[in-house]
Amino acid sequence: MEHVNDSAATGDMPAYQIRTPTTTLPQGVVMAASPGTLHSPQQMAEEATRKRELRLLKNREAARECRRKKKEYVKCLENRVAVLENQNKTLIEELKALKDLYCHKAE
DNA sequence: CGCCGATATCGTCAAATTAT
DNA sequence: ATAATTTGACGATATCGGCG
Repeated sequence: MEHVNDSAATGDMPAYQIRTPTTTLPQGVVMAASPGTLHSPQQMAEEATRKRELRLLKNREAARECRRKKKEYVKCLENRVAVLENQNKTLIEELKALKDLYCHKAE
C-alpha cells in the first residue's frame, strides 16, 4: 500500500493544501475556451480540484467527529466498568455478612 | 541541553456500512 | 445501483518523560 505524495514544491505545509493543478500551468497560454461550451479544460480541472478539496474537508471533519464519538464511547464503557466493580464489591460484602449471620445463628 | 522511545493526535485513503 | 457517511489502517507530525 503506497501513498501518493507529491509535495516537493513547498517543503512544509500539509500536502492537502497545495494540490492545485490549476496553478501548476505555465502562466501565459490560458483562457481559450470554445464559445459553445462554458467548460474549458481548465474549468473542468478547477471544478475537479474544488470537488476534491471539498471531499477532503468533509472527510477531515468526519474523522474528527468519529474519533470524538469513539472516545466518548470508551469513556462510557470505562464508567460502566467502575459502576459494576463497585456493585460487585458491595454484593460480595453483603454476601459475607449474610453468611456470618447464618453460621452464628446455627450454633 | 539534545536525543530517544512511547504515546497522542491528525489528515488521508480505502473499505464497510447506511441512506436514497 | 449508487451516493453519502462512517470507520479502520496507515504514515506524518507533535508532545512528553526519562536518560546520558
